[in-house]
Amino acid sequence: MPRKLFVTTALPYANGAFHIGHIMEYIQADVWVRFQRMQGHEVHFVGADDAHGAPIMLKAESEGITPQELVARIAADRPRYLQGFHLSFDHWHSTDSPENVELSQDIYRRLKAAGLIDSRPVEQFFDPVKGMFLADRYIKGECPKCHAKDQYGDACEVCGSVYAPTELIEPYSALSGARPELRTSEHFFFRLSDPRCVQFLKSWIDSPGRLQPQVANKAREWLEGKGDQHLADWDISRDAPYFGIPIPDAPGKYFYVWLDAPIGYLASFKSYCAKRGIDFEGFLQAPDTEQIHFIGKDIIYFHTLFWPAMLHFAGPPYRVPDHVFVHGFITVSGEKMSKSRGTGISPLRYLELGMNPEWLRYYIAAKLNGRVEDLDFNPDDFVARVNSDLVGKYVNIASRAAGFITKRFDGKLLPPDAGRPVATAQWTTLALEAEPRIRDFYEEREFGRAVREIMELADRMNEAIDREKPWELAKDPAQTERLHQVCSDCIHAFRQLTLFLAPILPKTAERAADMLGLATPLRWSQLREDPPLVIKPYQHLIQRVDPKQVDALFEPPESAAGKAGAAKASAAASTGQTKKAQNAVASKEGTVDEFISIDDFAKLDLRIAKVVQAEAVEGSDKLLKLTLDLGTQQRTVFSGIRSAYAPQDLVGRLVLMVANLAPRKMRFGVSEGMVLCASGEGPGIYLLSPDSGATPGMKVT
RNA sequence: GGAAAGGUAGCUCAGCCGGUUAGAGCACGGCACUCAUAAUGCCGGGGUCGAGGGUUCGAGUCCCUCCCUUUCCA
Repeated sequence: MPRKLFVTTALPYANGAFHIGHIMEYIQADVWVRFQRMQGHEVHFVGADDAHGAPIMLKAESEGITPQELVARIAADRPRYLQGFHLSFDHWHSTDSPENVELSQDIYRRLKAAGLIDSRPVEQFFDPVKGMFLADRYIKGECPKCHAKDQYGDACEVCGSVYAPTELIEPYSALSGARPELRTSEHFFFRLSDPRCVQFLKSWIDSPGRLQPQVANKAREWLEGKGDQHLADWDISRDAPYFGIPIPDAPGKYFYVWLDAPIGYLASFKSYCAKRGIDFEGFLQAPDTEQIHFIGKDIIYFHTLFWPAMLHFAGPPYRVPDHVFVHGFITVSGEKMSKSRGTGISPLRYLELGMNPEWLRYYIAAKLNGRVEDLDFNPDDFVARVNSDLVGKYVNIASRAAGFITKRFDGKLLPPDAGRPVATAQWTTLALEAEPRIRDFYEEREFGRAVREIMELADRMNEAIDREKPWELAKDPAQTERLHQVCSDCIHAFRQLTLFLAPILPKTAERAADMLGLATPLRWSQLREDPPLVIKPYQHLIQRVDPKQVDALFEPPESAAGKAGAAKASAAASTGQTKKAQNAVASKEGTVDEFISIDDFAKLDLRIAKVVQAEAVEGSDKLLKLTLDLGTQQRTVFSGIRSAYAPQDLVGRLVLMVANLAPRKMRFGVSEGMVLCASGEGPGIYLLSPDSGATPGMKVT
């Protein structure tokens, strides 16, 4: 029975180009989709740009263009990447589209009819010059804790404090510079906390096989969150001016971008259905349809709570997601990708350098699994892996035999025969025995395991070729038949390896299919069919990676034309290793801790503090919540000293604290510092105190 | 602090429900071979499986404690 699959990838925000993280996700989804198509299943694979929201509106404004123009510009750039990396989306759309307006408003109306939409007034900062409400990130001011200037409305980048924008000292609008004023406005909420939602989500999340176990655990944790962690209603409205979709019957109100973004999956699919004559509603409602979303671990929250709840309570034809497949992040040389620091790999640059997209597809596939794990792009590993596996092992099998077949046997093959008395004949058995495993690995998105299994087969074949020594058989006219058998086996092996790898290497597989006379599009069932017995002369299929190209990939863009470019690039490429080497040296010789400078010490703001209040923290067996008097102010600090001190014994005593430690949000509240204690090998924790005479607020130097 | 994922050879990673001397690929050393883009094959060196306890006839694998890395606590 062919499956009916509707597959999406997360919608990229349309304020910038794709980065390597997007491409990784698309490669993962594309490999899976291509595999499903090879199985003969009906697959509809769509994506779209996430076009709405304040950032795009403001970016467009700063460039003096309309949001639509900005989004169109970004959209125009997408095909280069999508085609460049052989990503086989059936359709690419936008959330700024008639379909999305229609669907978003329809879903909203249905939720409202179901009694799941509330409205209530919300007080927020308003920019009187721009005439708009400001999100936290658009409000700046002085940090109420450390008094650093020009900090954002949600958190201080200097001291790490977390606060509400209303706590900022001298707040101003990052947009106009004006002093924002508090204004009240009516907001709409999706009642996620409604018992119906909670009950539905519980069963949705717990449905076996729907989510990866880690994802289900996370979602359940949010859903069942205790105390102030409980599931809150979701604010889905924004006031004009806002680049988004108008809320029906609510002049001046727009949907928050995160509401209409996932609906964009459906908008894209609907637009595609119209183009292809597919019955949109019928397809979604068919009981055997599977709706599948590939996403990154950063947006689990939206896709396992809001999204299924919205769809469920909107009712048919909408269907809840059958699977949400979550992947981790991609790091580069062990470092987190960062757009601002310019690390990471630019996918566009990769293509511009003429690097083969299938190298990256293969490398990423070889390191992907079905779990939510991060994946590291390691330049040296990349070169070694691609060259060794693809050129040295896979393609080499064809390359070793094709010459003989063409020159000695006029391009004709003997049919595969596992009973032949040559070492290479074992192949047929091996491959068909491995086939179900490889198929399952692909299905479960365990691409790394699939690749390992496939390369294991290639290894076996290369060994067998060495045992048969076709180059010696070729010298002995009496062995012509045997030579023909061995070389035919090689080509058969190559054909099956090609089919196994086709989801990952679509273009190479196509070219190989041409040489082998295989019908395209390739099908998985061709693994067990009688193959064509004539091949075309072999032409090399995959180039090796030149390490210089990889170096160039890491070259900072601004120095690309510069003379020092090459040196810089290689330095950048090896940063990770240098760091590791230094650490290794340090730890080997580091019987004594490394010295710090006086400047390092001066960074510490150590103070005398008086405990004015101490209480045990409910839900923790280690923590005490302390309120500390620093002379001029009071701080709340969580300290793991419950095993050694009773709260009532602490009140009134003086302690030492690190006053400028970045505040840390904990499960039980924000900890605004750290109390100093001594501890040794054994149990026991000992608070430090000053000699008598010291008073709260004194600096320790 | 809580939670999650991880810590296995120089690098990237396998090791399922505990079971022989802990594996693969790459890298490295030696040998063989020359059909193939210096590819391939054979042999080899290399690991106190993060640390310490415990359960067990037996622990990389199970339990406890601790250390380190990454992430989440919206």
